[in-house]
Amino acid sequence: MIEDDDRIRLALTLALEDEGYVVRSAATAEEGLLSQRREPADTVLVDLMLPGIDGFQCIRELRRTDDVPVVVISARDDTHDIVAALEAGADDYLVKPAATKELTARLRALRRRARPLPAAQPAELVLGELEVRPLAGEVLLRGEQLTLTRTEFRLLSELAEHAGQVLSRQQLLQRVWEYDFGDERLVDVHVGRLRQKIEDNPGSPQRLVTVRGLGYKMPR
Amino acid sequence: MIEDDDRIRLALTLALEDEGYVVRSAATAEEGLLSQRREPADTVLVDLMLPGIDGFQCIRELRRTDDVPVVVISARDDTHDIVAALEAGADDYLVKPAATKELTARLRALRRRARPLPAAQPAELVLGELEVRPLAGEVLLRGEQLTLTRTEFRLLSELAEHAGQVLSRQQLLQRVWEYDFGDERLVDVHVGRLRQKIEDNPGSPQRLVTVRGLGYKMPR
DNA sequence: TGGGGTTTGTCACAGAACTGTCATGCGTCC
DNA sequence: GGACGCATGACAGTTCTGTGACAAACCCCA
Repeated sequence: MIEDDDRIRLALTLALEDEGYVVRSAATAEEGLLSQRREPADTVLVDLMLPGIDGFQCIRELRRTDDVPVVVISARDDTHDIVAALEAGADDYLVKPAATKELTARLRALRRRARPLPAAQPAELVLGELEVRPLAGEVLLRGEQLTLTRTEFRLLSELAEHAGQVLSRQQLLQRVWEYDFGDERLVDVHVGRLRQKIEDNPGSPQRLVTVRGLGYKMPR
Repeated sequence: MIEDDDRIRLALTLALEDEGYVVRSAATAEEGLLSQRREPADTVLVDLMLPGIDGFQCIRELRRTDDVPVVVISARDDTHDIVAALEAGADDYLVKPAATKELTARLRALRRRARPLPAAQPAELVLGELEVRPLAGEVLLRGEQLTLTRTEFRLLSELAEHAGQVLSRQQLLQRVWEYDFGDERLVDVHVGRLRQKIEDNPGSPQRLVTVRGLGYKMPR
């Protein structure tokens, strides 16, 4: 739980512990993010109005590396806030004061959907002369570090993670851009840019190949 | 959407269609369940107070066979109802009148969590010297990769998946081309092209044989 | 707060690849 | 022999891809 108001934190903690939950709490986003990185909880509750990094930012930060279910608990019931929080990556949004019963019911509902542990992302993916380190955020080609933009990096990670498997432009749009629809040309363009950086001869790609009519893949 | 109030159904439908959703609606749980069974939607909205089978029961019924995300939209904001709906298997609960923006944001959040359809696709089909890998989008003949077009690939996959079984031109048109009618010669042409690639001697096909009067098959 | 450089997404376009149709020809079956 | 089913080469229209240009959004720094 990330919540700066001591009284609310205490009250919620007690209520949840009563229900059998084990709660760990932090008063700031920084503290919470650190804690989650060190010892991942299986659900995160977060307030929106926090000192320093606010709740929205906190969620986005969390989402960059973590697929943990996130529930916002906020005093504000403004539609705009709700939408923004959900867009930032939250899974649910409750308005304070929230009934404990409702909170725990929503937590249970969410946990039903939670993906069975994201198969511990490997620290390093090696594809021939190319090494991708998702956690470190770096890519090495023949041991030399490449400078990729964030989009390129995510695209590469996604493809590398499914090496040997064709990913359609739609799948890539969804996983890399989180678009549910959109212009597939966008993928082409970024693939093109990525090739400039990871291919020895971008004209005839070896590492990131087109599977005509289906999508792209990196040969295993 | 399962909602008995005509006006609300219409209003919600319009609002959602405005956002790009395709909406199908039913006025009763029975109707809705049937519709979902016949042609599964990827998300279900359901009201709680319905004539006949009520919303709770409807959700439980749905859940027996379907993992589709379910969002309750109800006029009652009683904690007890919320908890009961979530326990019944709902994923989210909104109180009417709900802001369209919030609804769509919650739908998006939910869809992020929705499990991808259990793609019961075999990773590899082996037919003698021929290997078909649907996921990788590749076909190997004696270990060597072939370059097939998408149509050829789909045609081969379909035939390989039903190896030993004759598929009529009509069946192939339906499954590969998704045509419900059409010139059967089309199949011949593509079979011919495919043979050029997978047969050692396309003149007397061994792997993809004609069954005169019936169709084509790949011997098991 | 205001540049200046990056990164992103959109568009238009050209070349390559693919598709569906047709006409022709061959073999088979009755 | 004729009817029929099938194979195949040619071809024109369509689709798919890669790319350069460009503007909007973003980021960093003074």
